[in-house]
Amino acid sequence: MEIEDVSAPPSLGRQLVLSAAAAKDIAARLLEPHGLSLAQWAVLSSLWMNGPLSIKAIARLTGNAPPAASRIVDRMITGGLVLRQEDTSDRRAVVISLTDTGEAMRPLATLYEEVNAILLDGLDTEAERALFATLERVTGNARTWLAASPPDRRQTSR
Amino acid sequence: MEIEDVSAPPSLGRQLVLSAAAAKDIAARLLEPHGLSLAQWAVLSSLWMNGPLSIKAIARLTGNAPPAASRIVDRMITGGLVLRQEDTSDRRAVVISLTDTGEAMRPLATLYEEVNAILLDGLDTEAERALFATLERVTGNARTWLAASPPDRRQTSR
DNA sequence: CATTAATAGTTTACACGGCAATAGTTAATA
DNA sequence: TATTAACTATTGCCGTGTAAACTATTAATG
Repeated sequence: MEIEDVSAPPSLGRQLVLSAAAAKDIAARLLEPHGLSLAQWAVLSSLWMNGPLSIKAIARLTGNAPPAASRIVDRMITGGLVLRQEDTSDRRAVVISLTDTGEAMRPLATLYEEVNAILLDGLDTEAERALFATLERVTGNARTWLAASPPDRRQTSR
Repeated sequence: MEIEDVSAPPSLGRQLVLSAAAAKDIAARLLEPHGLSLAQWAVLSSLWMNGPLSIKAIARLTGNAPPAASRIVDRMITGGLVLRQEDTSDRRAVVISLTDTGEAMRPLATLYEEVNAILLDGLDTEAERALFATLERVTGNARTWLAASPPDRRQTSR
């Protein structure tokens, strides 16, 4: 997506969204030959690092809400990457585990290192460190503010 | 969306996606009382700053592909925010312009400044400057790499 | 122990992103 | 000028995200 900033505001949010989109594009490009989407890779990554997981755990680790995780897992079952089994100790829950096909893709677990290298090309160690630290600060600021300004539930008084 | 990094890789891409999501969440929270989505705000912002625009121009300014822009505009027409008219000089094109309702929301044009202030809280001027510069470098790196590694079109030979 | 509350997962409805294909119009060219 | 190419916008199909409603199960409480 080419974007010429003819008349758009100098917004940090915009810059963050552009940078994040660029990172996603790189990951998607690297995953394309393997027939994986980034969302699917994130689920596989969670399973590679943690073993079999519930939908709730997958949702938490991938940063999605449970409905999204549930559907992504659906497609991965269709694609033969994972299995869905009952949790014998809690019949509400399910256990998602890797198939041999999903396990065989484990070498892709270090994908993020390739993406890092591409994004950070030409930056010195100090700039890298500062970038991570500042991004964490920014994310923390956002979370603090969001927690202090709860969504308008249309019941200010009651 | 709460995310606990129990066992997830230290990925810049991940951190960028989290930061961008946090910025989007803040903007969405601020827009909620006005019944606007962030995508709709971006279209309005383009129109506030540039006057009536074609779909192609809106797509370029908001960073979307034309089909997405076209559908967002559809919803905004339904919502009474903008109008779609024929372009008399080029009958392929359309001209999207603000209704009075859309124009009346112009005070929201500086929304990004509020978001900036929240995200950058506690950061000194130098850290801010470094953040913007580094993010631009990162985005540039990504674009360079993407241009040099064209998508697999499944026709290496022919 | 019976009722109530909380939890796990899914389904539905919707917003929003991509690409591919299409119709209609304009520009380029043989 | 007739044909071909390029361009604008839209539609279709799909993947992904949210919130809300729902089912089934488990935990908490009277």
